[in-house]
Amino acid sequence: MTRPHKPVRLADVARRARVSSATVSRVLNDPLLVSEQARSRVFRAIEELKWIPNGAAKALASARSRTVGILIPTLGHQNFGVLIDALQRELSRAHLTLLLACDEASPERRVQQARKMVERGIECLVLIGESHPPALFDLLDAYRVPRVITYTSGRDRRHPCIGFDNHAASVQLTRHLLSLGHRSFGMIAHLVEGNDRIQQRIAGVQETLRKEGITIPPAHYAQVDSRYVTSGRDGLRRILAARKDRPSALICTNDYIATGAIIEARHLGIAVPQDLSIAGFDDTDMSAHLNPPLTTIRVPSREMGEAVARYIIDYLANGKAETPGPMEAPLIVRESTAAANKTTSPRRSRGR
Amino acid sequence: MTRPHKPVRLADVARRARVSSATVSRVLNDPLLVSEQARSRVFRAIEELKWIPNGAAKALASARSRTVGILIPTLGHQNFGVLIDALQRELSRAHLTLLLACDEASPERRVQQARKMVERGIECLVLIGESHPPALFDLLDAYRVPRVITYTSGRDRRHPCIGFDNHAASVQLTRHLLSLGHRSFGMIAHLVEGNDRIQQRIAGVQETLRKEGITIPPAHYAQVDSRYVTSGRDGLRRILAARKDRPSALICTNDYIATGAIIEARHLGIAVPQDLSIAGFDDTDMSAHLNPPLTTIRVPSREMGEAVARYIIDYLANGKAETPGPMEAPLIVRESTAAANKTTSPRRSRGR
DNA sequence: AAAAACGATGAAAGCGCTTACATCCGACCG
DNA sequence: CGGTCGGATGTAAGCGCTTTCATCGTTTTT
Repeated sequence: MTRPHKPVRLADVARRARVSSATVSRVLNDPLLVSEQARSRVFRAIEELKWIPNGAAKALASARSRTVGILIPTLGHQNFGVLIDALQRELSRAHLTLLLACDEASPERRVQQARKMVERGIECLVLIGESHPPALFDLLDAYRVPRVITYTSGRDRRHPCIGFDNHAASVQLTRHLLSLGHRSFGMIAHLVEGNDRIQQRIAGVQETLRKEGITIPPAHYAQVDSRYVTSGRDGLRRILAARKDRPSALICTNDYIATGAIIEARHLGIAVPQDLSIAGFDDTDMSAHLNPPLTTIRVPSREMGEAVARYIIDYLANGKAETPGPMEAPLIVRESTAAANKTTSPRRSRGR
Repeated sequence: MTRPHKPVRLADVARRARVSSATVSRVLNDPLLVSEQARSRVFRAIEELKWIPNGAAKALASARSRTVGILIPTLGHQNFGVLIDALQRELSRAHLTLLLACDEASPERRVQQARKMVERGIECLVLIGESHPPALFDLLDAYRVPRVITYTSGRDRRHPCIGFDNHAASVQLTRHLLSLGHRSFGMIAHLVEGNDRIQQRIAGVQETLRKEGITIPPAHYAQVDSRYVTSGRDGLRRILAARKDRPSALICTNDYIATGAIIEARHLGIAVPQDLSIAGFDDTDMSAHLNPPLTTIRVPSREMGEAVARYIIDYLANGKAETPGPMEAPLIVRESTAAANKTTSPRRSRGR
């Protein structure tokens, strides 16, 4: 394992191939400029010397880092994992590498991490959702860093967005429940601070209900940490403890929560969906296998990751690109939702 | 929005602060070398000019990229997500950024991605498991890139490993089942090609059983894709279809699979754990909430991520570092495993 | 056959930092 | 007081590439 301490440089390759360093560079960046002969000599030299170009030098000289950054709240949510997985795979086909940072939803950290990325010369920054500190966008503007926002189809049209309409999906889900005859709703939701996607989901539910003259009573609305199944269980327990009556339908802002709610309901002897319809949002791998299988919205994580990658590649190549339209986030009706049970309707309470 | 096209450079800061560029550089890299006065003038100038240093130039001049790479099979597994989340958070505290690549378990892609990372000048590469193509390690050797392997405590001692002993954990799990009186075992396992961690888990089971004179009949051994709950369901169905008799205990190589097995068992009217004990490996968030709650091994993903980060930071600072010993991966006994049921035991039924 | 155009190549000037090395100045010593 | 030391700073030479521009031999055009 004793190898040359000095790494091989482009100049070494040039010497070996009996060409100038300019030619070697051309072979790499625009091979057709170089004659067949010279090219193959260069390739051979690279091969023999096992040369790996120095990315920093490359980036400095060309002012292109071939690096893309992504800033996500956490990698704990499987959906983000799937999105990033797809994103990275596609980007790597275009020789772009991915710089990753998690910001635990703290605005300061987010700006700070973004600054680090700008320092690394990212050519584009991927952001989850469109609600970010102004300082973040100022930074990107000042350094002319293109950005793309995902996981939402975008309310204000200030940034390119590639995602689905959280609000519309939520409306659809709510209508489904309304059409089943539900009039009394409960909700277990994320903490929403700085989370525009969840705010939209919640707004979608509330606005749709309001049109029918329905509001969710505060006691039937629980805010929880969204990361754990436990949160859903706690949420349901709190809702049930708060009032004598019980909603006939429960909407959860993601599937972890909904899963917890289903599990807790079973635990408490509440029949789902007969006594309580439960709906989620995400369609995790687990959701179809719950008992009963969960009615939910399918979030197209992989598709978003791939579309974002395509957009970036296109943008970097042409200086502009079109975002695809909003993506589908279809309602998946399974067995956790059913027609409202007249006998459990609001007013009269029964033992639990 | 209209900002200077030319980005600010260090020289601009120097001019503004009325010092040489060397001094500005010192302020950033070793502030104590610079007088109080000059230092504060420089800081002010940076502030006013909103200068962000150029990472490529920095890397080129200093031969330090302050970048760490990680190569993982997929981000679809939540455990990897948690590990990376923790790793990135810790690294960022030491001003190290994370380059991420997924290799979909393909050896060629893995080497290719690693080469890309070497090109970017990573100062350390994090790898999952110790079984990788020799070309990968050759590359790292040739370019003197330190590496750290995680998710295993390491069989051969050729590389620094930070993780837990998959084999030992597996042995412990198997002993638990043996101590409950089980003599007839089934297994639903990952496809193992190139996956040393899973190979060790499987070996741990088989060796422990062999000592008791037990082998798992081929018909009671199912290989499945490890990513989906569905895989576990399919696996169990295959095992049940294969022979007249049925194992009394079923070991799954991860919790997704085990979850599927539990769900399928319930579906088929097989009582868990009375008729069939089921055990998993990972302890996902869901596992404790299954019906029945899953007996499993708790994999310390977050701890591994943090420990890896600490090791790297230490190593880069001092040119050497000690790996912590193997980490705990405790057996979590829940209700999916219980004493073997005499009446369902294979050959003949007898008292214990 | 001369002019123009072209394709292939090399020379060399950066890209924006870091870091010897040199310099300067005041403090401290005998 | 001259000499020495050490802290603070500046000068300038790179780091390993890309890219402009110039050059040169060859082909095409008129």
